[in-house]
Amino acid sequence: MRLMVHADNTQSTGKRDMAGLLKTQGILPTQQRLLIARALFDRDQHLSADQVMSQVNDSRDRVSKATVYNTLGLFASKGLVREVIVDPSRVFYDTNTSDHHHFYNIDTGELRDIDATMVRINSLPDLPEGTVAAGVNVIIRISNAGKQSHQA
Amino acid sequence: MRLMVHADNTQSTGKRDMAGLLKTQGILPTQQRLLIARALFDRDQHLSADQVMSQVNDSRDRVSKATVYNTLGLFASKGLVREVIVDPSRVFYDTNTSDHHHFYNIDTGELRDIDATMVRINSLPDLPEGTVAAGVNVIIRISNAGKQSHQA
DNA sequence: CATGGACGTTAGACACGTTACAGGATTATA
DNA sequence: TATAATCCTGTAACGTGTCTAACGTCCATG
Repeated sequence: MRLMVHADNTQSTGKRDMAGLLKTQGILPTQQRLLIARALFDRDQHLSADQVMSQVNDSRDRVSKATVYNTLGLFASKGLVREVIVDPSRVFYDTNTSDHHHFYNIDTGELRDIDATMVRINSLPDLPEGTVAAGVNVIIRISNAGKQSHQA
Repeated sequence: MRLMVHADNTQSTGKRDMAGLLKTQGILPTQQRLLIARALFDRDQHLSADQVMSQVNDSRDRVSKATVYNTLGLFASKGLVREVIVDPSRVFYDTNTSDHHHFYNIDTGELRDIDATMVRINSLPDLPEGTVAAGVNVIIRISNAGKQSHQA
C-alpha cells in the first residue's frame, strides 16, 4: 500500500527512542507501531482507540483500525500503557503506568489523574482464595456543579 | 439519602413488596417492571442487562430488550440499583446500593462486594473546580493465581 | 360509553466499539 | 535475495446498547 514513513523523523523521535522502548518490551518496532507509540507517548494522556487512530491518520501515514486495536492491546499487555475502564462506551489508554487513580467527569468524559499519594488507603480486604491482586483502581466520578447526576 | 432496600427487604418479602418499593421511588409498578424488579432483588447480586433479560424471559412472561434496558436505566437513576463499570463489554447492575466496593476477577468475570469498612481511605484529593463528587469507586482487579495478567 | 391524551411497551432497525478472519505485505535472518 | 515468521489490512461479523414508530393501557373527561 502506501505506507510512506519519511525516513526523516528526527523531530518526531522527540524525547525518547521509541524503537528502543518497544524492543525492551520484546515488541518488534514496526512502522505502524512506532507511529502509534509516538502519538501515545508524545505526552501523558488518556486516549481512546478512536482518538489514537485519528491522531495517527492525521499525518500522511495511515494505520488501519485493526492494527490500532491490536497494537493498543499489545502495548497494554506489555505494560506500556494502562487500560482505564470508566466509560461503558469505550476504553481509554493511559500512558501513565505509574500507580495512580482517576477523576472521571461524567458530564464531559474528561479523565484526570490523581496521584497515588493523594489517596491513602489504610486497610485492604483479604483477597479471595486462590487469587492475586492485579491492580487497585480508585475512580472518583464527578459531575459539573449545577446538574445533579445519580450515583450512589 | 441512601435508601436501604436491604435490611428490611430481604428475599422473604419476595413478590409482595415490589410494587410498594417501586412506588416509593415514584416508579409506576407495571407488569414488566415488577418482573425485572423481582429478578433483581431476589437476592444481592450483580447482573448484566443480558442476564436480567434471560432470567426474566425464562418464565412464561416475556419482556423486550428495550424495556429491560429502559427499566435498568430507570432503576439506576432512581437509586434502586447501582451501575458497576468494570468490564469494557458490559455494565453490571448491583442490587446492593450501600456504600461498598468490588473485587473483579478478570479471569472469570466474577464480581464480589467489598464492604466499605474494609477499605479505609484517609485522604481524598480536592475536586477540580466547579465539580461535585458523584461517587467513589474502588475496584480491586484480581486474577486466578498462576497466570499473571498485566495491569499497573 | 366514546374520545383523547399521557404514559409504557414492543419489535426491529440501527449505531458504535471492538474482534475475527484470511490473504497480501513486511521483517529478520542468513 | 530467499525464506519463514510475523505483521498489517480491509471487510465482515459480533454484542451491547439506543432509537423510532406503532401499539396498549389506563384514566379523566364529555
